[in-house]
Amino acid sequence: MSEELSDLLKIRREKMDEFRAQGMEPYPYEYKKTHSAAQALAKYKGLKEHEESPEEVSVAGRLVLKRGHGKAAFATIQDETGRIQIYGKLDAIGEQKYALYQKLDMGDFVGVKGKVFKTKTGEITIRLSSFVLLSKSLHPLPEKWHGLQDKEIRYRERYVDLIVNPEVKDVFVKRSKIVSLIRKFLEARGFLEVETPILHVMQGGAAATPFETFHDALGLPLFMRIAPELYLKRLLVGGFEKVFEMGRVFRNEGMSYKHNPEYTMIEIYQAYADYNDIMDLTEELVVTAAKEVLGTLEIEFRGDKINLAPPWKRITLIDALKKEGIDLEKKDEEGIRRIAKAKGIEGAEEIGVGKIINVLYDKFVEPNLRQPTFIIDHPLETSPLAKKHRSKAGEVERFELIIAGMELANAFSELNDPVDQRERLKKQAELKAAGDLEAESMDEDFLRALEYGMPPAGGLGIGIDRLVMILTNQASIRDVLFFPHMKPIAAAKPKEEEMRALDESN
RNA sequence: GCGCCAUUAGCUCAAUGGUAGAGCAGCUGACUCUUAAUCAGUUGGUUGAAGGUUCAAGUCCUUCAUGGCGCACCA
Repeated sequence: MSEELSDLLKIRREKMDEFRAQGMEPYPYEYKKTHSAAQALAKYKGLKEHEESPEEVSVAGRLVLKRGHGKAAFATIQDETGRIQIYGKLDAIGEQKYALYQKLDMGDFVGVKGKVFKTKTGEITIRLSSFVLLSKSLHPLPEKWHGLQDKEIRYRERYVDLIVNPEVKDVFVKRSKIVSLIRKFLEARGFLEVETPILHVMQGGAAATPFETFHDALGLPLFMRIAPELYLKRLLVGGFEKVFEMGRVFRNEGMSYKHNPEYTMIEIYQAYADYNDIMDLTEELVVTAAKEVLGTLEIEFRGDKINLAPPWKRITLIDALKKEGIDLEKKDEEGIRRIAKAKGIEGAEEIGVGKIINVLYDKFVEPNLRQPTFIIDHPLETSPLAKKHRSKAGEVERFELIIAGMELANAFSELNDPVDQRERLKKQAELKAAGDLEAESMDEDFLRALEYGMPPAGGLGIGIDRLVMILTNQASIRDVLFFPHMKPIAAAKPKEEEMRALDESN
């Protein structure tokens, strides 16, 4: 690493020693503050120019701007609620303290105490009577004008991104509100939040390649869950009627603007409901989230104007394909294969008809759906956990919610016929044996549970990250994850060695 | 996995194949109501890594690493 970095680091470490030598501990244990920055600003916003608050306030935060004027200096500190200006004067805090005040670096945490006044330019400001260092920062912050632009560093060192790019924090605050709101929404409707295993003995509940891990003491290979579905259904068997689980699932697949190897999904199950009921629930949930968090149903995402106002369009998968000029109605297997070939679907000879229909849909329908749309009634073959359609042969009662070309939710009338389920899983097991990494396992315990009897039920999964993307207009899933998955960098080593050398020299 | 692009000081960015620069940050000095404070001076670079072409490479070529975007796969 460069000499330069060493210099910047060295100077800050020397200052840390200097503070300590002057009797100001650089890492004290606590600080009693009376106000947040926002509270102090709100409380004293009515002050007239040069008027001063009767009492002192204590505020703590990170120093983010400095403006020195010789024997006085303005600075700006930032806490979770915002920024507030402070003003330190030589004759107010004394020569020794003022020398330390001048030595503060951008990024240092300080606790400041003093009366509040309004400057002649109208800014509410704390006039220091004293201050303490609360944490010495040893790394320089990015530039105050442009902040941190480098996407790689923003993702890898999110803590720095959060310090200097306030709009990033806003996205995550909104994410937290959306999650909280969904919980409240469901609890208000009598749903119970539950937790089921994340380490699974078997792969199931979705079509996806899992991460494998290993339990040493048991000598047991395990899978990180790809979905909580099969456990939540066991709870329906056990007598719970309305449950949901919000949590991380893991899929060992490619990464893109809408895929991260681990992501947050909510699954919701309601006994005695079918997929029509669940469609209503989904629509209401998303609309409520948008209204409460954004205050509007007109949103923009990746350049598209999207209107979330209900009711949303509901169209069958076959009709949606027809609208794109792909008419599969009354086509036999032969005819569908011919169309797939004409449309340039690769490997169409080796996959089943249901899968072909799905591929055609993924390729020609989903990317074109911008406005919220429920695509309903999927091929039975690719939906091994969904109930057969009550009136259409070869199809299941299933829907996917598409917004802005992204699948946001997936739901079905849940299959509760244990004989049918056993046959479907058997087919999955055959696919698995033939090398399909995404196929379901033959889960005997799950089948036994169904054999005890599961009430008719509707089930739903929503990708929380994607929902947050759409509601906050973030173009990439990485922008709604604090710490998106990144490859480790091998070149990090010399930096560590340098830090160690620095430690030893002290 | 494939294609395109990017990687230069702590940060943000420049540099027709011909002496690596600026702003901010840092350091020194001046300045007791500034706010992207200002003014003067100043430190800081193995140009992501390794090879190659050339009298000469930040710049051209090859390989690699990391990232971004698009495609593929997937939710």
